[in-house]
Amino acid sequence: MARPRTFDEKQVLDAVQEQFWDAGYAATSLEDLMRVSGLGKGSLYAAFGDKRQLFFRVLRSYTDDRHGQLREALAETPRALDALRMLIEAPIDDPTGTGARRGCLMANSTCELGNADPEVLDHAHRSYETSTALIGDCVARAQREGDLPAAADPIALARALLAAQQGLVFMSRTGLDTAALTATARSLADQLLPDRSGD
Amino acid sequence: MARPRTFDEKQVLDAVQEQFWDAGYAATSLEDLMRVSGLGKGSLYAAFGDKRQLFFRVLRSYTDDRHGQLREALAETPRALDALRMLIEAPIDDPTGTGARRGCLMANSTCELGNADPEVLDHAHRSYETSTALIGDCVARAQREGDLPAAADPIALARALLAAQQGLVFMSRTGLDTAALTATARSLADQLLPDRSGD
DNA sequence: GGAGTTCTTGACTGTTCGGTCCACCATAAG
DNA sequence: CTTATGGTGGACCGAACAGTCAAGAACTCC
Repeated sequence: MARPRTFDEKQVLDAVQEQFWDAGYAATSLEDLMRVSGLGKGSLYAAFGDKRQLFFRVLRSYTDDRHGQLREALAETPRALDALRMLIEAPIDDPTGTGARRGCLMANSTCELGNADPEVLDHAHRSYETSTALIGDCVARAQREGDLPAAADPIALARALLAAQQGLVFMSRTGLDTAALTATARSLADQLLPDRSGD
Repeated sequence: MARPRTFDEKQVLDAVQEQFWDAGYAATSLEDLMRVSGLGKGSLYAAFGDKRQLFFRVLRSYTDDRHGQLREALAETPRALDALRMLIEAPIDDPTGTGARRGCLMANSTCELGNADPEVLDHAHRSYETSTALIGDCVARAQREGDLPAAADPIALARALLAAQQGLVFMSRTGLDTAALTATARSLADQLLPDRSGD
């Protein structure tokens, strides 16, 4: 019927996400977006709307992906407590530290735009509530499995774990060396979650 | 000898800091800076250099102030453990949550500019190392006072506390309600620091 | 009061920004 | 082949940007 698109939407969104992630929203110009996507201005606008709409689309797909990964990781791990430890100790598995060094796109966006843009704040809030619920479910499972004291409130512990994880990612952003980061992650995991070394 | 300045440098820096804190670096225009400071462009440039220099000046004074406050709080509290709890539970004393809602200027700046500007990252790194050292001293004092196990590494615990505190401030930024924030802070403090209720 | 010095103000500049628009192109259906 | 449909890419626009500069104002010293 008509001329087909010459680009793959997902590839473009991925490239744009990398750009926003590296440079932030304000520091990313339309020229940057054209460069990383290989598209002209007209195509970008026709396909994704203006810069802000494109940004939100990327942000939504990012949080959806992360929640999916989190859901999967929490569900697949045989013992729930291990999944929770993994959540905190994730930086340990990344010896170069490059993964966490640029932080979390959602967190970066919240810091950059949160005060000025209520919609970003709202999205962040809902995103973290979703994460809290996912982690809370996992905490409840760990309680059923006898690895965590049954008396504790799963949501409260989930929030504490999420705060600790965000704090760690942030420390990594500032350039904390991998050894110190690993030690800090272990320290937090040991204190927030019971030791399993005796098992 | 010459015409005296009609503005107070400290007042101007305070106003400019508020602006950068609220809107971030990129979203603050020179016009904004002129408005909040009451100065013309020429005066701003003559007194503080360009936008970037002014920003760094504000950032440095912010971290200096914060380190001073931290040093004071940690030194003045009779029992070191109480100072450490205060560090984590600070959001509880701010019932409206407005204080933490806009986060920490240093953290916001790191998130916004960290990937693109090594100088910001470097400043953030040094700033958090200073905080870690201050908190570490306080942990050591708490150990001498018998409130914390002497075996633990003070710096490791200091980093864990700092990460937890940054995580809490960040959760507050996303709009977490005060009750949940308070509960999370209590939960973290209880797990990272021993309970003193039996004293 | 005059000279010298610093501060203040706002007009000005060149650049870059996000966004629009349109002429052209590639495809599929008839 | 013709025509309709949607995609493409770059020229173009007004606005906003950071930064410069010169003319005048306020002050001290002589």
